[in-house]
Amino acid sequence: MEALLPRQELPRPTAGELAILRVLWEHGPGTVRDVWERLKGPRPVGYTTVLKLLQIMAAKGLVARDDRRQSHVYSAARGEEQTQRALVSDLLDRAFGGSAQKLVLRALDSRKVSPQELAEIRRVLDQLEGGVK
Amino acid sequence: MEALLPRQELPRPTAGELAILRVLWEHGPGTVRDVWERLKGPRPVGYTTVLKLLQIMAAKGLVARDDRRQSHVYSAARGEEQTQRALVSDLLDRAFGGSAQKLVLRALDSRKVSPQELAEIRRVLDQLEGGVK
DNA sequence: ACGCACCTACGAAGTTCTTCGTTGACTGTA
DNA sequence: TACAGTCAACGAAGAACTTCGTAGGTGCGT
Repeated sequence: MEALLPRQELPRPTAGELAILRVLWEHGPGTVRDVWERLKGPRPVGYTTVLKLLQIMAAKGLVARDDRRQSHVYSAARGEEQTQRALVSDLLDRAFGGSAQKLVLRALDSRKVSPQELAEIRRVLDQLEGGVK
Repeated sequence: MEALLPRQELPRPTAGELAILRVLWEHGPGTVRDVWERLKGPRPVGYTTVLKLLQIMAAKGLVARDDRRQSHVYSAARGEEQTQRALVSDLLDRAFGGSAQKLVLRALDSRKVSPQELAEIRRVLDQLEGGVK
């Protein structure tokens, strides 16, 4: 008996790791302190908590570490886009039977989307239909 | 009087729970054995694993249980649509900064979407723009 | 040299998730 | 009644995740 869950080849970030990645994507590489200070959200978190997470993420390959200085500098190993695609793909398989259409429909009626954003989505649809032929 | 407190949202299903919910959504209510046999396909899992998961899900309120017979019958407490919306909403907050547009774009370029599906998405866009007006 | 501030490393506690073995109760049949 | 099959309940192991305390190192100002 193996598993109920599909096994992933590449590690996917957990919720906590994702929070850190978002900081790195938005502000670029930084030290533990940089990340920690920007993580001050609704729930404050300990400095060593962030440090530990970054160490784990480095071990997993989610972030790269430059330790030439005493204060190590961390940077996201994969871009925001690539990670988001992996997460969407994961959710597609787990909850939508692989149907991107269903997921899009759920996304569109689960949040308000501005007319500008709708127009942007239309442009993408046009590209897909036109370009792929 | 705690009755006036806002009702707590049902917990989001985990990956394993989701696999079971998908069976219940697709085939309707069933016993542990029913679910277990339908999960056997890709990756075999122990009978008591499914039982335990269903017991946990019943405790969480994710499924309802009819125990009038010896073989209890389980059914999904929330519909597929509602659950999918909650999951999409969760992913939106965790990885997309709440931007449904970004998520849609990632979904569209992470999977192949047929022209028929694209057309369906267009229809939804039309409805949204018309309704919001 | 001393002390302070800051840094990493280590480990451990607590929680959740996944998995399954074992046990005892119930059911139908010979 | 005895037996074989089926079932729910329970506990527990192990993995993964989250959190943080403590220890020890490094560098700077006095």
